[in-house]
Amino acid sequence: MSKGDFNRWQDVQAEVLSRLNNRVWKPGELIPNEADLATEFGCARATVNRALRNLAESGLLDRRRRAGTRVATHPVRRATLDIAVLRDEIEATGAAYRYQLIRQEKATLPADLARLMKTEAPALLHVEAVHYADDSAYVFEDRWINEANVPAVQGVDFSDRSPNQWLVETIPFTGGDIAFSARSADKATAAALRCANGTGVFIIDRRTWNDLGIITAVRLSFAPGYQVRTEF
Amino acid sequence: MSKGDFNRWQDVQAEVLSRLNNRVWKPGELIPNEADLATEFGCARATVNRALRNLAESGLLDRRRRAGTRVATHPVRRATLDIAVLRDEIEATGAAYRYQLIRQEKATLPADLARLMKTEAPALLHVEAVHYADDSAYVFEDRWINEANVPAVQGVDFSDRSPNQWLVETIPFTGGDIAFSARSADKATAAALRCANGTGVFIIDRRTWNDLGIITAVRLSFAPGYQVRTEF
DNA sequence: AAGTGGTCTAGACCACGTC
DNA sequence: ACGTGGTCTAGACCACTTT
Repeated sequence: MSKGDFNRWQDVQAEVLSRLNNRVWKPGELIPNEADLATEFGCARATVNRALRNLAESGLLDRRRRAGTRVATHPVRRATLDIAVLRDEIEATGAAYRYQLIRQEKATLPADLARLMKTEAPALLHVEAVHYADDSAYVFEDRWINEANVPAVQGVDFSDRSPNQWLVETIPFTGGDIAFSARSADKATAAALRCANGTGVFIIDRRTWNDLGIITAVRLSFAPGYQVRTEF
Repeated sequence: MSKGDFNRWQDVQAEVLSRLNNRVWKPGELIPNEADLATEFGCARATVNRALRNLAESGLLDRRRRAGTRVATHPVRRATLDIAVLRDEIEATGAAYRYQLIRQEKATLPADLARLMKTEAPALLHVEAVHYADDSAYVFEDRWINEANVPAVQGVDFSDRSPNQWLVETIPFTGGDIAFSARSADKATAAALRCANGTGVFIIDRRTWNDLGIITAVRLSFAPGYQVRTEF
């Protein structure tokens, strides 16, 4: 083996990254195939594969069978977010967690939620609650649960347990989606968060589903100052 | 090979996922080691490794050498976000992209940015600009560029090119961080976005660095209605 | 038809952290 | 000390897509 050999996939990744940064391989260009790179780097093709696959998952390379591997034209970086349970998130800051139910009722479907729940005339459970961190309001939770897909929810009382916690512990889910946005607090939200009417609040809209379909849709309105952070 | 063999890592992952959902392996529990699972599934250990590693990256498993693989106690789901260039993001919606510079000036360091830039008395370039989608304001950009680490920026005119685009095309970066939040629009932001004073606006604060240190810090204030979406 | 990445295998050695 | 996951290798076959 020559001096220049790379035996770990991290080394290969670092070398490739360096060539991308130094524009040795320019955006849109085809880079050599795995076999050739393996020869050049003095390692197995699987090692090159691991490195290139990793970079492709980060959004820096574009790989297609037969067409080869290209440098991504638009430098889209991919960041990962950790979606934690509220209780854990609050306790991780060192604050005490407290939960208070505002309202729990069977309800008819608000028109604007019909699309979200993707169902015609479902049996819905509507829950409003507030989560506190050290007695200051942290987030206002406005949740809809689809009883058709979660029959076990009937009769459950959410005075002591948050629906979030109950669902996570009880109902397996296969996927979901999340949307982040901002809104001016309406009267109910402002009251729950004890902030001025119209204050800009951070919103997380989240849907969760399993094989049967949508399980629940929730809007979380966070008290002013809340941030979601991540690195890339 | 028996009927129950799994020959693709996706099959192994699906089977493990099913056991997690059905609580065959409960949160906090140790699951069998890779070699045993490979025997059970009738495949190579590398195949099991690939499946388990993937699940660990999703946050469902916790793997440690010697200690083995455990089911994650807190069901933290991990979602990935695509961080695109503004121009691409706007044009992807079908709208025409337009950019307008408001202000470009050398500046002293505002106190609250001192921490962010992690530097004492840097030469800073301050740029304010608005990005439009079909002539409606999309985002207000408030950017600080560290001339110490980006000497090439001196003399560059950002009337026609956004600093974002120039930086991406010119200065390689190795990493960065992002924070999402919400604020009530101040006077300057409201004017730039042509919305009412105090409207809740979505904020992205972003820092970017390379080997030398921080390159740039930017606050993007998005017009009302903006959403960041992702699945998990 | 042919070339590329995607994946599997069987065996091996190693790094690490717990015991 | 030792068992676990982390990784590499060399070869093989396959899936896909472009030519």
